[in-house]
Amino acid sequence: MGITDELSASLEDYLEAIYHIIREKQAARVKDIAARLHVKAASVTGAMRALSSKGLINYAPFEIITFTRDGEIAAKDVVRRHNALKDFFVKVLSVDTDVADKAACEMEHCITKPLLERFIQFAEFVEVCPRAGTKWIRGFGYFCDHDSMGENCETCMRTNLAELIQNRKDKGETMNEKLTLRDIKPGKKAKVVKVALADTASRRMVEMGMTVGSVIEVVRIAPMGDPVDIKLKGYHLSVRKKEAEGIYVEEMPS
Amino acid sequence: MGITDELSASLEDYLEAIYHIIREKQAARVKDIAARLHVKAASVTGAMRALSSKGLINYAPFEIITFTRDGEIAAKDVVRRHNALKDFFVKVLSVDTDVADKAACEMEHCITKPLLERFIQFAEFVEVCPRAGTKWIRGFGYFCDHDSMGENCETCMRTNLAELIQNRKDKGETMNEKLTLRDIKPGKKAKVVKVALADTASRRMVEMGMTVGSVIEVVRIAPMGDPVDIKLKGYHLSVRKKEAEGIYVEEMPS
DNA sequence: CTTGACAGTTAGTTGCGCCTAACTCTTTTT
DNA sequence: AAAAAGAGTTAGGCGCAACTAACTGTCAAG
Repeated sequence: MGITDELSASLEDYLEAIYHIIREKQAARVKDIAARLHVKAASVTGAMRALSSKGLINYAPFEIITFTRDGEIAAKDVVRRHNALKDFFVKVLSVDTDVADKAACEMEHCITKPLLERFIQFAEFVEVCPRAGTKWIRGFGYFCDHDSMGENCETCMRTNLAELIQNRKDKGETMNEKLTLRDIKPGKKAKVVKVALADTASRRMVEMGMTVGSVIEVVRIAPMGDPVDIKLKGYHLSVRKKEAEGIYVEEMPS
Repeated sequence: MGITDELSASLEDYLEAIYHIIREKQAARVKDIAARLHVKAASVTGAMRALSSKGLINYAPFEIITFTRDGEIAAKDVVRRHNALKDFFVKVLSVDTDVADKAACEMEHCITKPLLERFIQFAEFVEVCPRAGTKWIRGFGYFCDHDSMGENCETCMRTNLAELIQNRKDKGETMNEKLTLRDIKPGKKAKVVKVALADTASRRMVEMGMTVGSVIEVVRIAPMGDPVDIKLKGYHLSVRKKEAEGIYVEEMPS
């Protein structure tokens, strides 16, 4: 047994529940854990045996439940994930606290370490960057609700974004079926609708003339789908499969 | 059977796999599905029976697999979730395409509808808001990596953020154990470290004098932990449990 | 000190989603 | 047209995580 032996989502939930119960009351009792997780006591006993056999809690039948050193570390890690996600949802996405909490509860189990760090960093960045900050986030509120505007960005929002918001609503339904460059068969033409690529790749594409609205023709797709050969404004280009998946298009009659 | 009968994560994966295979080849075959999901053929047969009995695919032993109307709708919904998350990770969080794709694969199953919409809206907002946009996101890249800077925010970042970044690193380890106002026992004092609340609630708190660095004393906690009575700069305040959980503090000697 | 009342445990069941092994159906090769 | 190859199925098993039902431990009141 290494550092932490890959816990199941369920066992993580137990760990988290125990952590909070110990914070609030003195000791963790089976009954409380069962109540918190909406589970029957018998299920808790089973979980306790599992956690105990992994060396995360001190447990013997009818006795009190405490963390081992490893267990406390594991529990804190789960709680950290939970809080980081919740904070992100509340502060950046302006979601209601309760909704954020429930969502974090579900998502804390399936987020990878690198991505979690990104979420945390992004929340901090928004807080700290002079170009973003609270007022900017308030602009996002307006973008979503059309009625919770603060002092500053207001006029900009009203004039510049109103039509974009309308636009977005109009094609709301059409967006369900998104085609990417990967879905286009050789010989067919397509118009670029949106480019969803990371910054560097995105810039490269723009330099090659791959802008929204431009028309491209798929020439050939290599055996494994990688790369895709296309023609764009008269030039031949090779696009990686990875990148082709981030280029949303709209099929055109050839 | 209503509109969609609550699919398991596993069945959603099968639906998604079938969708992509049908896009790429003409027909979906058990072998291809098995290969794509890293699963044995026997497992696929089982899943096909389940999907068929839910009325999502047309399936009979040894015959070809196609979507029913309902099935195609359900599959497109899963794909939409996947792509929305992936786009968000790539465009907003500047994560590598492959990492984003894998993460989306896991998270697509446990995200709620309202939150998903927020993710989509936020990505669009960043794209569309004049104060955010690509250059700003590039600033986030710098915040994370310290070396992928574009033209514009550069000087600001270097001068204003350098120390903040350093600061963040310094206390990186301490942040593991985050205390919130909820963890403070009556009679104890605490210093506010961070306020993670939605915009409106956050403003209200600031108006009451709850700023980072201010010292508060917990007077009483009501039976169910709600509300928490505190003393702040001489005034008495009642704080909701929900809000108390978003106020990060650091315990102080009383 | 005995007796409830309640907390906690054990035993056995269920459903899900995967597996292996062995069988059957389909397609291709000779 | 028969045999070999390969695709797909069935049967049976396993681990997980929940459940019910029935049993056992603990503790406080009479």
